[in-house]
Amino acid sequence: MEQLLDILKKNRLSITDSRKQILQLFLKNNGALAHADIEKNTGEIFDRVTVYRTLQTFVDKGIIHNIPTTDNSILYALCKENCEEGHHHDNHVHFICDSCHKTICLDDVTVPAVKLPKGFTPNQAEMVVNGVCDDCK
Amino acid sequence: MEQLLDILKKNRLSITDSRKQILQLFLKNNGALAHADIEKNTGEIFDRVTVYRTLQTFVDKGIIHNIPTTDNSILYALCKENCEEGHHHDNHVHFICDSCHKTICLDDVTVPAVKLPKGFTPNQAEMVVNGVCDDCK
DNA sequence: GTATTTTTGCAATAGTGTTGCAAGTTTAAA
DNA sequence: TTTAAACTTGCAACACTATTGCAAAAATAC
Repeated sequence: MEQLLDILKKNRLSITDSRKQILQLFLKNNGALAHADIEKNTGEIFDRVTVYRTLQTFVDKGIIHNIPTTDNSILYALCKENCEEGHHHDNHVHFICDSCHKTICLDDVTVPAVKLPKGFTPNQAEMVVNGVCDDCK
Repeated sequence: MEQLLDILKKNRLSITDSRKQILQLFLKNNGALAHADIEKNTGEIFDRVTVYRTLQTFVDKGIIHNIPTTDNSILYALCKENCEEGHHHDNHVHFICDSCHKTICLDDVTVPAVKLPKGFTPNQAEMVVNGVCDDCK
């Protein structure tokens, strides 16, 4: 709860119920959350629109980041310390379990550098690995 | 045109106008195409639904694969030779240009292996790199 | 405690993807 | 080459997802 208020204050955001609850969802849950997950957990309390706007605010502030997926959905996960407003430093690998379908941030596994063809300048790299997670093995 | 019919025949698909035209779009275009791109190029000829179904058919057959994105859209790109029905072998890196927003398949750059934490078994890995492409440098 | 700023919920709207079915096209077989 | 069977398409309707404007409500600042 301390941590929660800290994050909101550090980012100069008003303390509101929706922000507290949605942020808490992320803090409790190590994995990534889809919009649908968040709505399922808060949908009866907050309006859908509020959920959208809250998530967008968090992304803008660098509190959460989104994870690319192959189906057309967006997954959100907490950023680590060094993200700041308008600039994400999200260079860890994401793991999607084929069995339980959870997405996990592998914070300790950094995205390796790759050698690009001549003329290409990299800026940021995302990596998503599929497979079987620790819980489902 | 030869190539086009070859691909369709090899996959035991009926030769229809929509399949020919949409497949040709991919053959002409080295990069990836969003659903919207495809509809823009064929939308006045074919129904939206036909485009959806054609793309789905191509994915099922292993003719195209989809590329994960951070916004909630799907990008499609041609598979290389070794894809087959129901099973994709898509292990090259994708590059999204921050300037022209095109997505390019870097067929020669393979996704590097990463060491996962204990208990995690990898199956497939996707990698998307952002930056400036050869044309925009 | 009050004024200002920000956030929320509602309603309306726009965009995206899916399904069933009849009509049309392609394929295969006579 | 003609015909029957199989498959594909377009339309309409629907379901789901996301966005916007605005008034009411809440949070912050004074």
